[in-house]
Amino acid sequence: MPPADPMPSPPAAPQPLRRTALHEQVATRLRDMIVHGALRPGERVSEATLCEQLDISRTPLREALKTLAAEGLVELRPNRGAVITPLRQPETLELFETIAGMERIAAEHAAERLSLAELRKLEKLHDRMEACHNAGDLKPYFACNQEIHRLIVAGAHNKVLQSTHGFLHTRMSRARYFALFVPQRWSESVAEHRRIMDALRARDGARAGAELGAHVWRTGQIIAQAVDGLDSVAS
Amino acid sequence: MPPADPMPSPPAAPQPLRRTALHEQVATRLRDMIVHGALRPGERVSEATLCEQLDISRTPLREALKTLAAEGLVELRPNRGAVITPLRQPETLELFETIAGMERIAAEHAAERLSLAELRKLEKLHDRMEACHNAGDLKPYFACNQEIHRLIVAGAHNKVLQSTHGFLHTRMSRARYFALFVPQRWSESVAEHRRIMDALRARDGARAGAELGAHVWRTGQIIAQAVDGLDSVAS
DNA sequence: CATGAAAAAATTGTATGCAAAATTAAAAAT
DNA sequence: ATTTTTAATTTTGCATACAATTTTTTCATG
Repeated sequence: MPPADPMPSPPAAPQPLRRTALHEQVATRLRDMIVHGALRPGERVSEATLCEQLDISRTPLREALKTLAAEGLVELRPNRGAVITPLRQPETLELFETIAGMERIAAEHAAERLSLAELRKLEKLHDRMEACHNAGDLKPYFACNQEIHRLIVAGAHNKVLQSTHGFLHTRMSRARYFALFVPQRWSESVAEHRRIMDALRARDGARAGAELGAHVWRTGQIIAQAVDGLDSVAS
Repeated sequence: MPPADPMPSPPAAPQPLRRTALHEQVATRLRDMIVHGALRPGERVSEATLCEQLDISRTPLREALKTLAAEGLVELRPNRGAVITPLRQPETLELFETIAGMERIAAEHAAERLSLAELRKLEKLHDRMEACHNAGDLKPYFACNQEIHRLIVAGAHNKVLQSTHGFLHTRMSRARYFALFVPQRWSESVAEHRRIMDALRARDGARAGAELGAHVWRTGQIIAQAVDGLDSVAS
């Protein structure tokens, strides 16, 4: 029995009294470490080191790694240990292209399916995002931006699409984390978001989809460019 | 050390001398059992029983279950054992809607990116598929049909899209396995495939995408209907 | 000094053990 | 007869052990 949980306690679950399995907590922790660079692209995963850091036995760690491998965050190599998935430009482009496609589909559906409450929430977030842009507050801007994307995908009211998007989103977050912030893209992005909101407001699915897809794809191209040649562990 | 591998030997890997980890073999085996109904929707996964059947220890089985859970084929319930993901109509609809969207995106890209060799291969497969339909040979018809879908997705030349599609495809295959074959849908389907091929031949991405997406969505609606009320283990 | 072979050390994959949690069965209370 | 409580059994999650594989280090040779 391991000592007190070395990881942040999970929030109270909607299903009361169900504690989160350790292997899931480990997976969550590792996801964060991968996205935010504590585990670098291409880095060899040392079970022994990680177990020591996290004060757990190898079993939940190994199980967590299987989960993360299925999500594409880790690459398993039989008998040679796992590595953190390298950040490769071609794959980053493909990732953003795929996500752009999915967000486009989501936006098309969302335009028809968003409830009034959801649409109002989006409007509020969008206004807040514009305010952050005007005030030059990047961090809250980015948080609003991400939340808008998430709400649009959720607005499609398709859980399979949402969860599939969620997997890819983790990988996208990592790429964004490693890419440099590009200031000129900021104003473009805000303008594009305006057009997306216009289309959603008008319940114009085709336009919403096209605008959102293009927006994500443009962002992706810039991120992929920034990722190219980044310092990652040789793979 | 377990005795001789109770599962079919994996094909020689493109990377020579790398043997497939047991947990991956187990995952492959379980996937097949889930898709083809040996493990039924909603069924409780008994580690002890499966380990006995497969003649393995619990560790690789547990690791394989994590992989399959990430793929949506199994639902983990802490301390209460895993269950095979139930086959629910709403979720089946969402699944097909998502796949339709992804195949639409793929077809749009494929229309532009398919090499001549790939297009020729598709034409051949399509001709063979029509022949099977005319001869009333369902099984080879279906094999051609699936291969055409796979090739179109591959023709987008985007590996992230392809592998994401692959995950969902497993779940779709399961739903199809459980659904009844619907004869009137057969001729419709062939006609739709003709239109898809026309669009691809014309390098018309928008049309190819629309036709393929609509085709998958129509199929999905019928499958979801068939899945409704199916005999699955109470969840 | 470079290369190859052998030995030692480290790591990985899987099997097994054990305590905790859940489920089932039996006994007691109503 | 039904419900509740208690006891027994089974299952699960995780820790640990062990053999196989890989990597690193050491030694021998040209």
